[in-house]
Amino acid sequence: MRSREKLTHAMADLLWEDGYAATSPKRVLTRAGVGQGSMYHYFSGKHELAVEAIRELADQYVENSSVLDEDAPPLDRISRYLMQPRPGLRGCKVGRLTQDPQVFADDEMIGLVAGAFDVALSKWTKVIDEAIACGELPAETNSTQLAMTLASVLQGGYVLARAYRSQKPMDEAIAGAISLLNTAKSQAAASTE
Amino acid sequence: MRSREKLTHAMADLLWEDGYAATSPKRVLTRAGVGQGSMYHYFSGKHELAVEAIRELADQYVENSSVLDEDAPPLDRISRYLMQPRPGLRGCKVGRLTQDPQVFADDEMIGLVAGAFDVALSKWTKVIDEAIACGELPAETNSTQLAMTLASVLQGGYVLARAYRSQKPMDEAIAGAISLLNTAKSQAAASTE
DNA sequence: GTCTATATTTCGATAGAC
DNA sequence: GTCTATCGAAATATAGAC
Repeated sequence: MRSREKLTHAMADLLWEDGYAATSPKRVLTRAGVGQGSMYHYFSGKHELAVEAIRELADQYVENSSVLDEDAPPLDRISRYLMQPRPGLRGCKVGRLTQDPQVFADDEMIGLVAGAFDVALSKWTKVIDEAIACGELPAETNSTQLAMTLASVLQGGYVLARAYRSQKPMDEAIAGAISLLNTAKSQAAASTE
Repeated sequence: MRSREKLTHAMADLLWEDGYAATSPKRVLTRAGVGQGSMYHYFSGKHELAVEAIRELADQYVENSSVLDEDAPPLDRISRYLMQPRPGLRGCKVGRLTQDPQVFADDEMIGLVAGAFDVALSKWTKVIDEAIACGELPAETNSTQLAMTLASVLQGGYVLARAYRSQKPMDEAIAGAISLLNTAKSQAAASTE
């Protein structure tokens, strides 16, 4: 691996774990296993390196949402995506960054985060619209709102998991959301009879 | 106001805004308008001051959940609590702290956060159980799970609001959750007919 | 390209005057 | 109790050798 890549990977890791403020250039260098000169050769400083690292995290996040595009009944895809294994205690690679004060204050960095959510939310909206079209969800369903709700359950699940230092609250939150969706499903089925 | 209080208020403010790592004792002193000696007179250092400040934030959070205890139909209380005005861009006073690496790593600080959520979640569970008892929600509803789900929608709403630097995604997420609850309500009504 | 040495500033804490 | 002066360590960045 090239020094440049080692640096962005190390920075991405540390951003996810420790946040921007607590991640010093020195720690990045140590973890990457390169000298100080390499970093200032490729990047103008901590900020530029962080931007590159966030780009990497955002790309990974988008890749993970591909389940929503698969070829299966819409509600199945939704459940499957909701139930994907998630590291509740570490937090969402992208969502965590929104709560990082330095990231939030920086137009470029928060822009990358918003861009990642944009991609995922448009997939959510699409699959919900498909569920409505094939009668798996009530016709009155507002797909934009429901997409936000489901994305929020995941993001909020991470918050509760970290508060309790346990995966369980997050799993329960997700199970509760799936129950609500199933209730909506039977409602939709009843109204088409 | 006493110096001690000025210090804890300033620290609470800065913790909420900028997080633990980025909040230096000097900034706290400046904002509180006291000298350096005062801080080390009352507190052993930054950590002890932060613990005291988090205690303050946790108390404020718990106070805000009192709507759930009021005297009104359970689902009304739930909707009202969900629709309470919230500063999406600033984030939740308590939830934000779970994503702060230094807070998360500290037993005492994260314990205070978990304690605040405990109080709120038990209120959520109670009001949901009451809704089930009076037929406003289906009998099969798992109140623990639904409590986690609703708390997650709020916490996740803050995440989306900050990602987009807009209150709107949070409001939509909450509206979507209320729609799901209303669907469940009509389901419950139908099954008792 | 990659390294080490070093400069400058800020951090967190202590000392000691009043 | 509250203040200012100051310390030692770490953060961020630059200089310059190889």
